[in-house]
Amino acid sequence: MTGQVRTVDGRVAGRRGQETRQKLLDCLREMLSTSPYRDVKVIDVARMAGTSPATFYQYFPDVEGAVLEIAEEMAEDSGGLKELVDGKSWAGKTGFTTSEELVDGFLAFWRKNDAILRVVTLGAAEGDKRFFKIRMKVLNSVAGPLTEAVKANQAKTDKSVDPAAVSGSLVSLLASAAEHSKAFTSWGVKVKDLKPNLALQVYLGVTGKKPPK
Amino acid sequence: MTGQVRTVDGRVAGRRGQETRQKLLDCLREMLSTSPYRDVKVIDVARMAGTSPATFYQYFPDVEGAVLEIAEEMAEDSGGLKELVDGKSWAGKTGFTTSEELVDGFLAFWRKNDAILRVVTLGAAEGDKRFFKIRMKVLNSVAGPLTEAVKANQAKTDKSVDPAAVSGSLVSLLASAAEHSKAFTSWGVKVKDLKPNLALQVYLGVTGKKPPK
DNA sequence: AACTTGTCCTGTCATGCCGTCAGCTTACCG
DNA sequence: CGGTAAGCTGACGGCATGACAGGACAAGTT
Repeated sequence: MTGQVRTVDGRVAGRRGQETRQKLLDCLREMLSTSPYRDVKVIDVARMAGTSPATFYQYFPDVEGAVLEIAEEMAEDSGGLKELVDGKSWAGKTGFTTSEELVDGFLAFWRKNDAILRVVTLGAAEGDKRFFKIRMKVLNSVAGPLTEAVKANQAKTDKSVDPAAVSGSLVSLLASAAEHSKAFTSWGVKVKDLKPNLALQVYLGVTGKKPPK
Repeated sequence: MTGQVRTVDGRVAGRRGQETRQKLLDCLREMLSTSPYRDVKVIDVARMAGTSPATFYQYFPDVEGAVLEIAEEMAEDSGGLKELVDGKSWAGKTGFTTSEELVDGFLAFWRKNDAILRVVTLGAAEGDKRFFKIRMKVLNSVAGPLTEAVKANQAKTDKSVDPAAVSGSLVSLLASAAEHSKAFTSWGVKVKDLKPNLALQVYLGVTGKKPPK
């Protein structure tokens, strides 16, 4: 699917080359999760990978370019989030379990890709189309199926609210909560209580009803 | 209230000095809204302010330090958001108007401080306590009074949900929507429709009821 | 084993930003 | 008018960036 891996100057990378390239990406990932984005320097990444800055520039145009690479990889990975909603039931107690599992899975994914998602979020907010697209791909893997679920459950009641808006709000909320869970802690909401609360919101949003006890 | 403005090396700044300082801050603000945060350089800010880099370092330890200054100024300003909730009624049609005005005011504030809030959000997500504190101050100016509102309106019905969690979720949602309104557009939610939808969510969250038509 | 070929890495260099300092200019005051 | 403190900048060592050419290396060929 992806074409051959190429260096900046157009050569095709061989086995050894791909290894160093990957090592650089791994080190950059590590770097991103330990230093502020603004302070991540090419020379540090190169040093950590046991190579020279020049090598880095052979494979990536700059730090941002390499970050995009990592982000795209992660976006591919986010496809798995679809299964948290697709074909799930929203009726009664089962429905609330669906909601709980969705919240759980989403938060886990975000936590796992914490550092890179921070940068993607920043880039998207700054208006960079490439980062925006990647962010949408991640969010859509949940928002897409979720919109369908809202539509299906809403037909029975009223049509006053836009399913896309509801689903979008819920996903935004989840993303925000994942990125800033500390904020909730400072509001006196314990990490333990955060998940049930979010699950409740999601259930309410999708079904329009209060959950069964 | 704030002590005398001082230079990095401890001198007190006079009238002229404060002017340059302010000009530097203004230029930095401008810079932040036109360039990616990662690419904002001291030398560019200085050039734009018609001064030299050395002058910048006389008043701020580094770019981050100056950004914090701007952010704190904005946080002070956010106190006005309290009035969007404090002493407002949540009953009936008036309640929905309250909700609409809150959404409107919050989005306006965020849009106005767009660029600086992006950086604050990033800093908070990266675990920087100074940025986190500032972000909480802004969010709390709404979340605080809102929690009270939720408490007051919930006493009449059930106590199953934590008011702080509800209010926190709503504020998080608003912040997320403000920062990434483009995402909603790409979900097919027009900017015009976004506000009413958010207002609906807020009203629902606070009162637990559907709004009167 | 010597040779060939194409991939891979790095030494080096020019450029530009960072952050600091000494020292010059300006403003204020007695 | 001289003293004092504020205000600004030129200049400098240090480091990151980004480009290039040439050497190291692996793998196959003779």
